[in-house]
Amino acid sequence: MSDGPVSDDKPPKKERMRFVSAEQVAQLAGVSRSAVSRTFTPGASVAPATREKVLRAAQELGYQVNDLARGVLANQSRLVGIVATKPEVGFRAHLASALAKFLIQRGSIPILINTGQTEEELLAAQKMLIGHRAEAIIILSGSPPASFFELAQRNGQPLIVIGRSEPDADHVRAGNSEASRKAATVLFESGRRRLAVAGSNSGTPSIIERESAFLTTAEALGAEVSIGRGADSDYESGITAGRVLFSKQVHPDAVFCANDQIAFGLMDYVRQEVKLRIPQDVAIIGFDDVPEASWLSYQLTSFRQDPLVMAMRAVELMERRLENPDLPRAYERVIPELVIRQSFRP
Amino acid sequence: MSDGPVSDDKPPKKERMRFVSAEQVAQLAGVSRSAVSRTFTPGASVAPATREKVLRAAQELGYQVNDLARGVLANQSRLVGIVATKPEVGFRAHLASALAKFLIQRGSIPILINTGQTEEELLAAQKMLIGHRAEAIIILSGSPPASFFELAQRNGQPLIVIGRSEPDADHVRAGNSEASRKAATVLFESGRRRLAVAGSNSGTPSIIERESAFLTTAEALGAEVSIGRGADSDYESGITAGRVLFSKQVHPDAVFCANDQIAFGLMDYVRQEVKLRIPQDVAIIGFDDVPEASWLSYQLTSFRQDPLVMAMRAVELMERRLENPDLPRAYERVIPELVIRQSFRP
DNA sequence: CGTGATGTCGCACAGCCGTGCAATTATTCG
DNA sequence: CGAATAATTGCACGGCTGTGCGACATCACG
Repeated sequence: MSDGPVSDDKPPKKERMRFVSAEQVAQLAGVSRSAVSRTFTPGASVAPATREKVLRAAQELGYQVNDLARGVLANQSRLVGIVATKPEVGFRAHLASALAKFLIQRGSIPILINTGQTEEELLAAQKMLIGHRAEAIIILSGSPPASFFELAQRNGQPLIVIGRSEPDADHVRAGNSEASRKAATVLFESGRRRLAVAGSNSGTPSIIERESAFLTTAEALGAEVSIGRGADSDYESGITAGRVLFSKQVHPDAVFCANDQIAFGLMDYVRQEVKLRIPQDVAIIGFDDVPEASWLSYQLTSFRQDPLVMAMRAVELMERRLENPDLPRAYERVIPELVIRQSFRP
Repeated sequence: MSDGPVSDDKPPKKERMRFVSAEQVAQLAGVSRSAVSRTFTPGASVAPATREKVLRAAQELGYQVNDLARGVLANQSRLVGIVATKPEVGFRAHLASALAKFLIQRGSIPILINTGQTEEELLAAQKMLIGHRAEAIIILSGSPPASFFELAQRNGQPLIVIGRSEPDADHVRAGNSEASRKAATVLFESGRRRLAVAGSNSGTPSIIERESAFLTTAEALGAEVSIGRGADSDYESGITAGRVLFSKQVHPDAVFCANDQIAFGLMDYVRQEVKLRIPQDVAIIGFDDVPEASWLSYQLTSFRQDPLVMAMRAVELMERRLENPDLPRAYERVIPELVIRQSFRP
């Protein structure tokens, strides 16, 4: 076992292709590295001539300041994590996109962590983000355990939660209860008495809030209420809910869907399988008002949540927290507005 | 800690909340910083007892290795840029999500750059990514100028383009021409003679390819072909295309849509405004096969592009290029498969 | 021409980390 | 028990950058 070429095996040193460094620019420009650094630091003192030489050399070489090293020094990475499950679907997709846009606008770098909902995955994502010294984490979904908040706290990493009330972190969310109460009220006032809500078993906090606020309000008004749930708050879930709600002899005459995706599934099921007309036989109200809600096939009356507004608020909360980490917890609540379309008119 | 001078005038230093550093862990564990470093470096030589002490201290403080600094040292940031316009919409959303997932799986950090299509915005995005020493850039949309490729090249930053044939970069794309030819052929063979294609003026390369391949094939077969275009390859665009195509006395009896979003708009317009039946009066074929294509309202026959497959191929190309930067340009072509649903059956 | 007052520049250090190297232990073995 | 071997550890350096500080050049002005 003690043999083999004693000659050095150093070639596999895996010498990564190097980026252009400030040193190289300095050399080409015939100045010190400090001059290069100062040229790219606003407010630093550099002679115009030197500055010119440096810029020319930088242009020549395609130099760009190494923000990583700059970050190590200044202790700020400009990275911000966006944590979401299924960031390609529905409202979350719009939210994630808007967040990315705003973060870029303010000079931050959005990292998209596409993760599952399990605690282990969330914790792994957090480790990654702490490892890369992300300045803040914005969470769109999933229910982090207590250790998550503790670790973020200890590393001075602001945590912003969107769409869920979270006592241990700044959060921005929609007025789910208000909207759901309003949904029950307007449906009741329009004369419907056999109300229903279509939700899911996914355990998403906002979905749960909407379900329960609608249920209690409808019952308080004296309406009959039934509930249908699918597995995952998506289109399929809407179909499943429809199957549950419309399997009995007596059909609901109005369904409040916990989000638009569910509403689309339910509408399709109701029209195509149960052969009912919307809104004559069944009125439908959705939640989120994603662009698809205005498609001709759906014309869905829905509570508008503006992803731009929510993303903006989240970024504001983040900036506030970065500015002063010791402020008390804050949260923003955005009240959804009911957008009236064909699927239900009060 | 014993601090004598209470008269410190250092407050305005804007002292960022610090992450836990290896030094602190070393101090708490009563070892040198090297020991901490070695504990977190696989294969390094550390005594089990020391290792234990370090791990305990790290746990206690919530320490996580600073990947930024590690990256500065090793010259690899693990960051990968995903550049896309409107990453919340349609196929691109699925692609971006799948990319993020695969990149995370291989230990990379996906940065989502949500940018416009203008050259300036693209170049700004590239500067950001070079500044942060991203290891690679994956481009989902937009048409970068030549300087873009040159700069990436000079900084040794692999560039992967998805959805467009790009001679200056590795790319993965769908077999747009093959699929579009097949669309024309199957429609013709089913007896339709008044063919049409719904596209857009957005200038997206894949859309253009699909339009033109369909046009030439249909003409070659001896069919009548008309073309309708909207502004932006989205749902609205489909409605606009429908208005154009169905404004004359003689209607097309089959429409090939350059993507599913356009198809949805066109189908809605055709059914609700022109009062035609699909597929009896008009057959429709889409492209992408996004989940909405299987919704009951649409049942759209479409060419399936699997975002998981395309994302996987892109990541493979990236890895290949990182492994060996000097390889010749490579590209992957994924041939879309026609998924038959109600909107057209051969 | 002398002299402050500027304005620039380079040096050296700080801020993280991994790692080669030599010094210090611990362990083995005759 | 002593020597030889192995394992571990700390030091110092390297890889990037920003910046305080002293050294130098420039300049206005008396």
